[in-house]
Amino acid sequence: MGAPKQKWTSEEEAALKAGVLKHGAGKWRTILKDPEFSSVLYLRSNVDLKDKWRNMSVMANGWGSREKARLALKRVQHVPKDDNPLAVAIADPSDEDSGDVRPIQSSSGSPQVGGSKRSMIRLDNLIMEAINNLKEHGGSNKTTIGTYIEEQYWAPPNFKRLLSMKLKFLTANGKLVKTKRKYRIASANASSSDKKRVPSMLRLEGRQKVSSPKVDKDEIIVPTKAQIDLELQKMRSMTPQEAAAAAAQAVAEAEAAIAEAEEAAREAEAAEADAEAAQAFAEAAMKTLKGRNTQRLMIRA
DNA sequence: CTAGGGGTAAAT
DNA sequence: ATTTACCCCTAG
Repeated sequence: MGAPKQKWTSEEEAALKAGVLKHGAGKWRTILKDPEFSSVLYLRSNVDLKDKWRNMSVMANGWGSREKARLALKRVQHVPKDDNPLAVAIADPSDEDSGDVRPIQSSSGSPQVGGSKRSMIRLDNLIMEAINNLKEHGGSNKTTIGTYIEEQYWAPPNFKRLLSMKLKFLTANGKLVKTKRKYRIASANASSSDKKRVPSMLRLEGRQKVSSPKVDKDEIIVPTKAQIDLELQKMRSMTPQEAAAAAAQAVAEAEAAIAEAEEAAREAEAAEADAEAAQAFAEAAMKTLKGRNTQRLMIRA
């Protein structure tokens, strides 16, 4: 990608996004003075925030404000060998979730600025696991897969939509094969179009579609409902106001990331980046909250 | 102070 | 050649 001089860290980006969510775009000074973010953004000026937001908007949104000619003069050099009906419905104000708490799960291990990485939930993995464990002949349909995942894990409110999107995506990519409304895991090959890096859905090295399906979720880092509840209780034991603020931030950020992910359904990579930013922010928020308290809402023993 | 329009240097 | 952090300037 680009080229950093002094690249913005994910924490900073996350803080900026959160700040915009909280105070609105354009209240750079306000965001900067907010103790919530000043700890992260103290190096940046209000103009930096504005410029960064401008640059970020260029990426996320096609037409932020500054690249009128940028993409306009750019030719859409696309080579669709396969016409995939991957139309993304953006103008879709239908679904709206009601306020429900959705904490972000964080990674464990090294929670420190600049280094926090990886270990997000991979819906892909869950789908694969569901299909594997369901062991239905001819594959499983969307509802079954969805139910399986919902029962086994904690699913967000808009999970259905995400699942549909993901199934479509995986099918288009050849990772799944769809026959008669049923999905099964593609035998071997995968990638179709341009550069494709193999997604690591192989934590369980040995068996993948083999038939040794015990519910062995050793490495998978998905929180169960019980664990989520536990975390929520932890938060409640904090100062109510602080906890509320933290939760609000985390939720807002997570929802923003998910919304962006939906918009950019075809670019899973971009979506991942945003999700990562959200995660990074969640950590940062918690840290800022209690200067010292190494509070972690992480799962995993 | 903010929104923008410009522009530069640097990294990919 | 493009991206991007950062800078400068001007009009509100």
